[in-house]
Amino acid sequence: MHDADAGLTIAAVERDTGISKDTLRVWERRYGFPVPGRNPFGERTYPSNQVTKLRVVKRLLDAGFRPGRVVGMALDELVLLAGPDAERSAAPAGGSAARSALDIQVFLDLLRAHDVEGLRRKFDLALMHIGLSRFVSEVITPLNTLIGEHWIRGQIEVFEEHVYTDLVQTMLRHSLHDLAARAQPGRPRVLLTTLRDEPHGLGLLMAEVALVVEGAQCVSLGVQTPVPDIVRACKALDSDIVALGFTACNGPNAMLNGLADLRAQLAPQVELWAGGAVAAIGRRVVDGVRLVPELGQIAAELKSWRSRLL
Amino acid sequence: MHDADAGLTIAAVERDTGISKDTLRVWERRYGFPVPGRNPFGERTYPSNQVTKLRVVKRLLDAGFRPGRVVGMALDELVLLAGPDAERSAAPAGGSAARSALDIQVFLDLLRAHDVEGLRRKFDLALMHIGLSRFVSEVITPLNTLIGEHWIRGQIEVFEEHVYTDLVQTMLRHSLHDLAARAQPGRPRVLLTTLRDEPHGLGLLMAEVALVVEGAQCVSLGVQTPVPDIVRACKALDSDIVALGFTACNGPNAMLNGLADLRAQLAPQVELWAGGAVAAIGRRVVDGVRLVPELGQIAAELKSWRSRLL
DNA sequence: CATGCCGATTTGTCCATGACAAACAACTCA
DNA sequence: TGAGTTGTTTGTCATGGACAAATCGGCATG
Repeated sequence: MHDADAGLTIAAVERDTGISKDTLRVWERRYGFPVPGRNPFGERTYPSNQVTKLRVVKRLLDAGFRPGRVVGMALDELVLLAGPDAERSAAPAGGSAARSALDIQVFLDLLRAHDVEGLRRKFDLALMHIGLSRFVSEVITPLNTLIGEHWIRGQIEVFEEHVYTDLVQTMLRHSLHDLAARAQPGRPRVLLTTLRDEPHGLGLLMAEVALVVEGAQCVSLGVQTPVPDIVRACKALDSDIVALGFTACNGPNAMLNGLADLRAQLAPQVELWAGGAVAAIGRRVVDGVRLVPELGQIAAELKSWRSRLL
Repeated sequence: MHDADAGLTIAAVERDTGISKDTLRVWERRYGFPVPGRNPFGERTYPSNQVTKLRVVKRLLDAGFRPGRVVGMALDELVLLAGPDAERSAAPAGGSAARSALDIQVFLDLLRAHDVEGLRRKFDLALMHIGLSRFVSEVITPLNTLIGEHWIRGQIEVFEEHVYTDLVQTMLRHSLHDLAARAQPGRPRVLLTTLRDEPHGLGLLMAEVALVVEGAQCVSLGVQTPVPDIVRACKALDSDIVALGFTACNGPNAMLNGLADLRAQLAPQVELWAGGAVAAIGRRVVDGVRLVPELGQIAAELKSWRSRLL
């Protein structure tokens, strides 16, 4: 009845799905999907169910599928396809998560019951119980995975995911603040941020926690810093390491281009670490970039860096 | 010597400046700027000095200038143009800021000297000294204004602004976490977020602080929540008030459309508050939306809401 | 002098189509 | 089995045109 039903413009779809306007038009031309309607003025209007499918398709693409195979499939087929963690290569993910799987489910249940206060308290309890490091690796990390899986199948509301993100951010920043107050100046000095087309900051925050507890001195620029500004910040702050966060939400191209650009403009003695969902680019070697796909590896990498320092 | 000198592709320029490919091409056609070279394959390659100018232009546009006037000007003219805080309307800003102006300047100096650790400590000291409420209203608020002014004139680096934002966010979330742990369930229940094209979350966080210290029960969705999801969240969380944050970075149109849409879809008994830089839309009356341009008004508004409750 | 209205201009975004390089898959041959 | 060659897929870029929404300028009215 409202224009909400009339559908989204192509720009809105680009924002919501991360698929560029060019690509959306070319898919329509080649694969016959999506098939947006037209508003009175000839512009594409994408119905929300097609946008939903586009989001799922995007996830599958990032997971390694090819457009020709998935764009033509029906939505439920896609969900099925995504179900058994198909195609994903060697992401063990299960390991430590399996141990506390029961607890994790409780968090998710609280979230889906919209008991924000209860979730907050449960987070607090867990943090005090097992400590910051284990909280991040055994609660937040598997929860992220779990919520990501539900998200892909559309089994979780957008706002629920927002609530979760905001809550966790507050938890982590709270701890980070406490840690910073007690920190000693030390090496390495790490600069954290994400590239311009990566708006997710949770992974970055988790990495910062992992780094700080190991005694690194961190400065975070938050998310979406343009490459030239990362370079300037690195010089101005005399950083030893630039650590970038990635998620699977962006195609590997954007990642690789940005990484190569940055590496070329950074001083050679500065290390460039890429963390998060870099599985997609793992196969292709990027010169002068250290891949750190797992939070757990950060401690070892730091040790390695320090030994190399001599 | 590297391909860095050869210039950036149009996609890279879009990333670095935030100006869309379409717009870049159309500026070239209409205003004769930028004038990129072409690589062996006919694709545009933007030299870095033109990219620099594009960034300055973008800031001036966000500040309210029109492309026709600024795109054709030389770089130094542009900087000059931004100098005397031209074009800005009647933002009084001074008020409470003037009192502690000296202290404020110290924070800015630390930031521009890239003494992140020192800045963090100074923030901590100030917070402990004057308490959370006054910290927000007498330190963060005027600092935001000050930094905003420097930002427009290009007198502050992008990464410096990023460092500032991240630091303040950590400060505020730290306090917010402490407050939440002690909070009693109470009314009103407030849902905080921003519309989809508003990515700035600092103001939202400040508002959350102001609300929580007054005893409101807040749930924040963070930034950029689509309207339908705000509606769903409001129902699911049984909120009394939906509070939206705005900044001047987006045209008033997006604001007004979004506000009207949201108001129409929200239950009538739910109040809709719009905070932040709503000066731009102040003139046009939006039915059923309460404008709260200043943080200081929040306490009074809450009081008013509670009295209306009976 | 302030205010409101109307035409002219500015400006961002959209459209259609064509083209091509880089990545990938399939196949051949030693 | 492995390495090289060929065909296909796929994202991105280019061109030129079009138009709606916003803005500006002038004009009339209170």
